[in-house]
Amino acid sequence: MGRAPCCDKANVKKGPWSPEEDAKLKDYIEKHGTGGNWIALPQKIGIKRCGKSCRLRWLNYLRPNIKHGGFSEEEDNIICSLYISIGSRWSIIAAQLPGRTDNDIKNYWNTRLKKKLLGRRKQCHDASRITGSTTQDAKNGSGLETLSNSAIERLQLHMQLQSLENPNMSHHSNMSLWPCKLNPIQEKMMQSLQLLNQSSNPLMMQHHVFNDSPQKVQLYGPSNNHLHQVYPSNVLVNQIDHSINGVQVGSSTHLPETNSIKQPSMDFQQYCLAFQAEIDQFLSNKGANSESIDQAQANEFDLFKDMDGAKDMMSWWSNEFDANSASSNSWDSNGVLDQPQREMKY
DNA sequence: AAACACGCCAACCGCCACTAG
DNA sequence: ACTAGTGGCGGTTGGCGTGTT
Repeated sequence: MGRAPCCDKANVKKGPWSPEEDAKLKDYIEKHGTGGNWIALPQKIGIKRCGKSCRLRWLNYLRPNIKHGGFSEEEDNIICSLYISIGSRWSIIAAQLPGRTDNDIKNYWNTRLKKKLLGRRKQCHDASRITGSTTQDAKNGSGLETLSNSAIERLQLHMQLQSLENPNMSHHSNMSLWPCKLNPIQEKMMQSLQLLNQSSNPLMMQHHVFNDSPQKVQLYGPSNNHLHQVYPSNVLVNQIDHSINGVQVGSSTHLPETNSIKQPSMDFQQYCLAFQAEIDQFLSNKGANSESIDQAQANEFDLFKDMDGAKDMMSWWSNEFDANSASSNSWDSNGVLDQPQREMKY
């Protein structure tokens, strides 16, 4: 027996909201609040909508101070940096961008930013076709699905940036795969990652806790709801801006006084390990079914021609974490402000 | 002008975590 | 400890507008 539906599906309206419905919902919530029960709300207001639908409409559209469209370059940078760090945790990313909703950011990423940043995958593919390395059109195959899209994208982005940053890591810096000039966002991401890596903490930002900051935003670590730090909203931007301007900054010297520097919680290691496990699984499937994997599809993902490189990178990523962990007592979650915690989902 | 392809985005769906009883 | 109800989240879908052929 499945769980009971939250509302009578047959008796609720679906589809776009009418201005009247919007007005009713907005009016009611502004006067009375949600009453702590979205499910009961539509009945009170007298609209035939599912409570969840009301909640979504309010949060994504009717709520005051919502911004739509017109993402700034700063916002792009923040979204990209956080996506690389934590993946598609849109609500967490949205929390860093006042006035933005997770839905908006998700749409923006899926429709624009992703293409902007990963578009070169197609370019590389096209290039390989020109050189004759691809002989068949891609078919829908099984192997690559093993690695989640999010993982692929993050890995791609990270490898892309990492290889440019550190050419010595030759095994995962097949520069021939990066034939193109970086676009401005990619350059900025690249630079901001350099800055982040200078703080000996790959991908993750250093954790500062500020006192008396008039405007604070919350930054989360990789674990879903772990609140790791409180930043003044300008700091993240400053970090990126400084790096963009080529200013060699150590985060602890050029950023405002901190009273503590914290490292990510151990969940980051779990996160890396899970990511690595995904790659391992992918590799083992690839090995087991190597003949069944379409070569053209593999070429579609040129970045994974050297999957051992990807694996090595994950080892490096995890080891880096371990090294930090060993040298610091602050990897635990002592500094993590308590938040209701959920299991990480991958 | 019509047909088609593509991009965008609001809204829906299903799952999971939390909580009160 | 268990269960039902609810909130919250991320993935996906479908409709609409715009561009291209």
